Amino acid sequence: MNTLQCMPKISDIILNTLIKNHRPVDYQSILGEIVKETAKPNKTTVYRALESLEKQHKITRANVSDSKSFWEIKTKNQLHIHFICNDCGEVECKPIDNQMLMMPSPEGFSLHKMEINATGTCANCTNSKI
Amino acid sequence: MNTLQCMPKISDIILNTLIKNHRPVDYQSILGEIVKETAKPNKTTVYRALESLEKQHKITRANVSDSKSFWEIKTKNQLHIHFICNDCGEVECKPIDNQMLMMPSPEGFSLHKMEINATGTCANCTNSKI
DNA sequence: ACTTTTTTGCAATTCAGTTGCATTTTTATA
DNA sequence: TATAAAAATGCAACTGAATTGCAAAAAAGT
Repeated sequence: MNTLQCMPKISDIILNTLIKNHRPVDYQSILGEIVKETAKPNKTTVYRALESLEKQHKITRANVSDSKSFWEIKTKNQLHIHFICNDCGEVECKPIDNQMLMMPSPEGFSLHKMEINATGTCANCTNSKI
Repeated sequence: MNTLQCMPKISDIILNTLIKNHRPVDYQSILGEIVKETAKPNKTTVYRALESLEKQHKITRANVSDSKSFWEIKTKNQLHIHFICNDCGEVECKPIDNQMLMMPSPEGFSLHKMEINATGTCANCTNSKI
């Protein structure tokens, strides 16, 4: 339409954020990244962008918390563990052998996704308690 | 106090329910079991009983759903996968090799719990779509 | 230009779960 | 067994993430 550089669409900002982080990110952090680059959108808009990206199979919701959602970039065939700190809430990922996906599913169950969540206390929080 | 048989406490009913099911159970199902055996308690009471059992390390919350909590009996050293049907919401468990727990955690991370959630479509729902 | 479609915003709503506080029940003890 | 202390329960109000309905604005199509 015009030759001016376009503002990045919020979907792009979300994708870039999740790619950069390569770990589950919560709503507030995603919003923070968007605000850095463009005008603060309504939360409905953000949630709709997340919903749309999920439907395109570009991102997934991660159930790393009881109380709120996180999203992460969908990595092809790379299974990983989420290490979630109960104290500070930080989430770290570690890739694991895809053999896990070979685990037998129940008869007739067609597997779409596997998520592994490990909870505990991270190094930082352990140290700061001493 | 008296010789009449005592009503089972709701904590006991919850525990029995979770043992019987040996899979994650949601609030409504737990409440259903309680109502079968005693007067319908206030939801606060139920949630408090769940909280208390969790603090006693007898049960755990399972993050098998985005939108609500499930609870399951805490099995000692028996790692398992939750197979969650996206269509009907049913959750089925399959035990797996505890070797998984040997996976290296990030440096300094002290592991408390590991949960594995597989989502997809169960046999029943696949068949009923045909 | 103007119609149609898509995107956005806003306010109200939903729903699971929690909190504060008053009341009842249970337990301990004098 | 009377009374005080502690624990369990109920109720209503609240919280906070996420969703919905609808109107307004922006973008795309013809």
